[in-house]
Amino acid sequence: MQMDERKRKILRAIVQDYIATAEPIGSRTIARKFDLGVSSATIRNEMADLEDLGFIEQPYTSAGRIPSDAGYRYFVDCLMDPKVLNTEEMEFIERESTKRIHEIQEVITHTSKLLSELTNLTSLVLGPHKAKSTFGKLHFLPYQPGQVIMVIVKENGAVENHIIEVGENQTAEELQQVAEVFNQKMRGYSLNQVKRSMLHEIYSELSRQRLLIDNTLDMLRAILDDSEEDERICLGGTLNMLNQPEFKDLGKVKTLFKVFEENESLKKLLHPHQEGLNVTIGGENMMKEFKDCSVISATYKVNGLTIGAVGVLGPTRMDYAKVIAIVDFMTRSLTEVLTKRRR
Amino acid sequence: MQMDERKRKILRAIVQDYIATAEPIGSRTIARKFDLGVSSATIRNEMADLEDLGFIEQPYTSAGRIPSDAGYRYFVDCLMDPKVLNTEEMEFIERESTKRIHEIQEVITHTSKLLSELTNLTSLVLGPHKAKSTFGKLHFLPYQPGQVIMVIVKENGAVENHIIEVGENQTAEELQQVAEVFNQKMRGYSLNQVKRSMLHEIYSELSRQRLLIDNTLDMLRAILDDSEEDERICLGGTLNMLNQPEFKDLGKVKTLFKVFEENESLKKLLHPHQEGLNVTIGGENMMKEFKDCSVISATYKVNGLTIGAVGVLGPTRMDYAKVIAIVDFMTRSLTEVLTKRRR
DNA sequence: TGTTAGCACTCATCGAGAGAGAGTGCTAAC
DNA sequence: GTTAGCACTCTCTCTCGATGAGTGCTAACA
Repeated sequence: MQMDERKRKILRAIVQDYIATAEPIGSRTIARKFDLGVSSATIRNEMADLEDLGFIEQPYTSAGRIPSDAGYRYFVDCLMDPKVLNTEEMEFIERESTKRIHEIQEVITHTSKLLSELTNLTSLVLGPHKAKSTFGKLHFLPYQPGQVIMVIVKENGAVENHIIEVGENQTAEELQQVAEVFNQKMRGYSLNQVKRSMLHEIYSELSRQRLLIDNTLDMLRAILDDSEEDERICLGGTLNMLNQPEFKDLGKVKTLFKVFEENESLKKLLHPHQEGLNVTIGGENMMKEFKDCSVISATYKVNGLTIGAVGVLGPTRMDYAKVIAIVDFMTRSLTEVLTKRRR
Repeated sequence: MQMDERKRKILRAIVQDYIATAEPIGSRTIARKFDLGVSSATIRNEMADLEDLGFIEQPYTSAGRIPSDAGYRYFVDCLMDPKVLNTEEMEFIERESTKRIHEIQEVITHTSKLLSELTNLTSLVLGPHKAKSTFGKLHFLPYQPGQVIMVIVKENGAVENHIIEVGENQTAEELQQVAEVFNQKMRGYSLNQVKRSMLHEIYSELSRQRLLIDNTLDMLRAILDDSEEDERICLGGTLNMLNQPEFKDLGKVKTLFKVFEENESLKKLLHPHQEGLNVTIGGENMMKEFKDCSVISATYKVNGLTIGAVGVLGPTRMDYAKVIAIVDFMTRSLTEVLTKRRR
């Protein structure tokens, strides 16, 4: 059996109606609502075919039909009219995106909020992974007796500061000297790239500063290691899920929110390593908790380098055209903003 | 009508049973479960009295009774056997508390997690308020052409860094000079205390550095203003609420989580300005969303100064004795850890 | 051969009604 | 003052039938 034009029209009608109403739809209703020029009986026959093809299914005998995962997939790939945001919407997003761009964390949170508000779904934003960040420059600043502020500039431009312990009698000159050696030897390296020989050199050049070096290295290690763990997903609009009729069951809500809470696993949903826009429908998802959900995700870049991803999570029954348009435009806008910012 | 010993016993039985089962309890059940030496009929009479006194109520005619807010209050104030944690529990908390004490934020999050796990309820932790932090010291560090890193040490010891724009041709000496003036004039002041005259002085001493000063002041303002907003409540175990039978209604869950999301208002629940331990029962709470909830909160100190608060939020029907013991011990332990840490 | 009307059948949902169960309040006896 | 007994109330649960949306099949039609 093959898909013909009429089957496609009917499938599109079913998907669109179900997305809008969340109710199973029957042949008579289709005939009434959509002007296909054929009777309900004909539609009925076609629907039986569509069910055989696996594109629609019945929740129970003699209920209407709803799209299956495969049906949504076919819809997204072949039937959907791709939506383009109107200028008003685009301007709104651009205006909002450029609002708070000082702190990278702010950009993340704000993007997340924006996404969830625009889609009425749950947004996921994965911040730039710092994993690849390498050592740039190191400064020491006086703090308190026996303690100094260590300011680390990474090569990607991020700046962090931490307080470390030093000997009470450490002079400013000595600190300066240590910083300089680090800056000379380590620029451009990540900590795990630092070779034994290099450490050896540092130690031998600064034989008397063993304590300071050890503390510094400890802290550097913590900072550059943290990065991986720090790659946290920012969630927005989790409450929107509660408004979806598919989550009027408390049990589902519970499992859903449990996954939200330990958000490490959510990264998997975003395909951060698969460049461009991605649509994952229902069971295509690896996590069984989300077998009734779809994810629209896309990666964003800074200076041509893919560094993070954003996504929208919603019930399988979501307005794919709209959400895809939003996520797509959002990542473009984000890429632009971040690239401009860092120059 | 007066409370006598028998009435007290019966009220205690009602509260304890309801806390354990979440079911209204009737006179016969009390007679059976608790050995009060009187028949159900007698208990029935006493219960009628207790209802007149406002300590218990009926959800509907001929259901069992449940404690009213006043009933819980009387229970907490007069009837409850105060619980003391056993050494095992105390040791567990102390061990956990001293685990992660490097970053203040870590302490907060960890405390919150610990509290919610111990109580199976929702925890609220209010971090040390930075509101009173005043300007301590300022450093400039080279970053990129036209940009410098500004490191601000506040008087409470917190260190922050930000990147600001400067003229391309700004020399290190000039920056140094500006920093010195700021450090001389502003140490110990919060930004809103900075008087016009002081600004005037700064400007006149550094007449040629107007752009740099403006940018610096802008950033300082942002940082010291942020502090108030930054005083965010850390929530833990929000999901535990879903396990409470009183929240099996999705509507309630929705309003509850909505409040959780914009967590600004939650501060009110904690009474951070009222030193010591606090029990707020049901309608005693100012927020109508929490009229069926109770909050056990307590403040913690550093070096004898009250700087934050922790609390546990749960349904009115909670195990007050246990939760009070935990919150109390937790704040003591937190106070100890933080005081030790700062020395 | 594809389309349509008609009809019997299925199944969820809703509301009414009956029965069970828990608990009360009142009365009268102890 | 305490207790036993009893009528009464109210919720909860289960069942049952009616309703209605929708299907699949068959036979007639173009």
